[in-house]
Amino acid sequence: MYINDKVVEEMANALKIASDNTRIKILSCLLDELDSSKVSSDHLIEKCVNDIALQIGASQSLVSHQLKVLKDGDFIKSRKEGTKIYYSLKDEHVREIIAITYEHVLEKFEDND
Amino acid sequence: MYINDKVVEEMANALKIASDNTRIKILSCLLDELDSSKVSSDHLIEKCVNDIALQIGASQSLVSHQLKVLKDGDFIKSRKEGTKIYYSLKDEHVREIIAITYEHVLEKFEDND
DNA sequence: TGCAAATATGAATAACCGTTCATATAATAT
DNA sequence: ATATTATATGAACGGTTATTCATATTTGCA
Repeated sequence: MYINDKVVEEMANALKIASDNTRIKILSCLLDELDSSKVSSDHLIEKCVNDIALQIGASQSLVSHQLKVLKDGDFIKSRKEGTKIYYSLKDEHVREIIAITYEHVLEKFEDND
Repeated sequence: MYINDKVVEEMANALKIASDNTRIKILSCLLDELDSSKVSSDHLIEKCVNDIALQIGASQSLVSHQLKVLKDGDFIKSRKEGTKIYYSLKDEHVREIIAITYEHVLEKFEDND
């Protein structure tokens, strides 16, 4: 797989966005259906900022900051409804990256215990 | 997908390891067969430190430092042969993470141009 | 128009990390 | 033993970034 410098840089940026505790919690929380969750027209789970903050146990400000990072990195998208803004995963890649990383970590635990 | 704090932390660590220009170059270079490459018993491409450094255009010291990070994170493994040490990818997860991230970046480019 | 709810933003700090340089270790060959 | 090749290591510097706190913006409603 030949990859030029610009693409390597973009790949590093994308992975950097995914490599943070708070952001991983946000992403995996957007995979979990909850009482207050909506389901968008393309069958994705949607949650507003405050619900996410409550669910992962982080402040509103922190969640808002990190949602911006995730959105700029094309990991999530948003939809406005009144005063609320609903966020959901952008595409299947995000789901796959989370899933594979999860498997990787589990196997690492198995090997070392 | 319910994920506890310890697992989230390990996932973040794993992705952090993958989210660096030099380390991505090393990983993708271990996917590319080259004249000087060996192929291990389990059909993985093996390269020694100097070959990697030459191929990605980085210093020996930097490559050695980052190989250690990748090995500690279970992304690669090593095998000694004389004075040389051959490195190769640890498992399929690594290949998948690189591939999916690559696709993600390509789609992002398509959407924005 | 004023209030409340929901979200975004900016500055500031503290911790982390990639890279370089110099040097150390280890194995081999002459 | 000494030189050479291959790799590892440690310290140090510069830049980046996650989090907090305070405040701003936007929308809906009385």
